[in-house]
Amino acid sequence: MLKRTCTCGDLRKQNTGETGILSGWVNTYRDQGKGLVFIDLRDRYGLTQVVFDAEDTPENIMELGASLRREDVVTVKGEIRLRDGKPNEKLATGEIELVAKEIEIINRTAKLPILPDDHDADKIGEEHRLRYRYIDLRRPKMQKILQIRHKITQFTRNFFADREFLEIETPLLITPTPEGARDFIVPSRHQTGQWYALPQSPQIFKQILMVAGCDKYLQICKCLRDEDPRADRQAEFTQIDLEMSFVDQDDILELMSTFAKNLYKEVGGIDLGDLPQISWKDAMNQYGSDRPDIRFDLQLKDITDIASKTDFKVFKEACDTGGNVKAMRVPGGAEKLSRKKTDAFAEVAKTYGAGGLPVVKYQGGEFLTGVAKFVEPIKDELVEALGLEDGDIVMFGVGSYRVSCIALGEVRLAVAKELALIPEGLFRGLWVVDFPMFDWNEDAGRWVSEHHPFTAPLETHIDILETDPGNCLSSGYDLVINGAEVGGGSIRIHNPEVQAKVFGLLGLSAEETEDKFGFLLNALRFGAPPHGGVAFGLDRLVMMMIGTDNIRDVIAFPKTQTGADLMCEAPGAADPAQLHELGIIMREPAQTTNSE
RNA sequence: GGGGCGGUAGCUCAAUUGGUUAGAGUACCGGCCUGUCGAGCCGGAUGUUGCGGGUUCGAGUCCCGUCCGCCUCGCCA
Repeated sequence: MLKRTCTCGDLRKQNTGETGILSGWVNTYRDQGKGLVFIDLRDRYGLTQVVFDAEDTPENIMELGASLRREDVVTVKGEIRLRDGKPNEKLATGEIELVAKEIEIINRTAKLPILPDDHDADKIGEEHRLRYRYIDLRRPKMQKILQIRHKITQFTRNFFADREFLEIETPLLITPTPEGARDFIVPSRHQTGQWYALPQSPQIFKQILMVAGCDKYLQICKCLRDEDPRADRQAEFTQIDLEMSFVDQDDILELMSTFAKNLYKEVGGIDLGDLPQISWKDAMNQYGSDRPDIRFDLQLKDITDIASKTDFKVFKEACDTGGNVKAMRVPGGAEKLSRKKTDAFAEVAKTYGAGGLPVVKYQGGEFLTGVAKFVEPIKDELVEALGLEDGDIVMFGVGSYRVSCIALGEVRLAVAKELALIPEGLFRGLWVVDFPMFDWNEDAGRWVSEHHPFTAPLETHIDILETDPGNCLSSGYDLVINGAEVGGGSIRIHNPEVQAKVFGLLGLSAEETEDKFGFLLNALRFGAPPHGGVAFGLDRLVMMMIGTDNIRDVIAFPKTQTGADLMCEAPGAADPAQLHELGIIMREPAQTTNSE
């Protein structure tokens, strides 16, 4: 077999006269007639024009050259020369061409289901791209994404290795635990009827590595959560996971801020600027979100006190039931936002649990349209509180505390999009800190962790952990960039008694706690150092750097909404003998799903 | 579990109120063409309209069910 001497991205004018051997895929062919055929040969590194020219190419090679079609795989040996025609300025190799002297046709392609051409591949249905991922990934655009992803992991390893972090692998087959996302479970063959779980994250293991004296741990690891996917979420995803001993929250935020800023700068050429801190409470109050997008200025204000003075039924009901009324002033919105548009925003609010979206316009010193007559009595106070100016529109978020914030917060994002308030190419991030320890879950009738059960309460809040869990704040923190959570972590509980108390508050009995988390509590009893850490979502980082909203774009072999891998057709049926060996009996006969 | 959108040639799409033999571009096949580069020109082949049922003289089009894909609420400690 002919061995290539360079890649399709290498050759330049100064290589003229040399002999070169190139291997790759036929990107396109341009057959000019019997005596002249052009091939653009593609590999990961670029495109090089190969010419079959009757004056310089042997006759049998001419014939083979003319038979080439898109995506055939070939190796061509020839002479590098300047192009006879005009150079192609679109190509790095555009000044030269390889005159074919020898060719080895390694593989011809079957009829192609998709073409790996950036020009029109973006229009191809994603289903086809996923089914024939090996062709889709040949596209320069997809190769670039794989490369950026590699650069990020490479940067990460270097950054933390330089700072004494050890890369340590943790197991994939672990024990199922209550709390958190739904586990993927794996049957045990040796212990029939027992199950492994795939890790939602290496959380407990990395804490135990701290107890084991590893001091600084890093892993770029797969996490698996059997929950429904979204455009930016996949059951199987990758985290940059780390943990440190003898540190406090400031140490971690400082280190990770440096990491994030350097990463964006070096890999993406992006200036993140400063990463300020905001409390969870302020984030909710001002932005209606625990992951505020601060690239634009619209802010929410709590006007519950003022709203309670009206007779407006919607406001009154919220106020009387301990809920809240939030208001958002949209400068100039009176003209720009038609009834049709505000109705669309109302749908957004409803999606997030609000009953609707009361609006009022402020024009010529008067409240107009919408709920104008209801808020007329509090006009002066509203104008004052919101700093209303002529031509503004005000929108109200009404409901329980979280609903009033989140519904209006989502409207805030929709308004920003509608009015194009988000500057192109701008990156702004911040740390959200001081999360609540718990959130009361109505359905379950118990507290659930806002972060996870291993998150330590703020030192100053340890006193109220049990007496007032609803107001107890944790040492959890999230890094939010452009309104997306890119990472989060916390200082962990390193005291077994505190950890047991938290499990108790979460409604776990002492028995259950011992059964499910005994090994962690045990580890904490044997000299656990104070420790904390963070996990960054690798997929999200890549998404931001390349500017996509679709997580499947940044994963080589992603899954669909129903967790299928269309290429290898996972999940699939198991052999009955396998199931027997595992002691598994199907309740119903397996259904044939892929019945196209 | 709920809501929404979609599925027609290998691919991207079209097809009037239900009405003749379901079309176009591209890829593919054949022919022409010696400087192209999204090559060009001429010709050709290509369909279980996702699948199943129903209504109708007649269904790509209407109805029911189902499968697949996408977006989303719940969910994602």
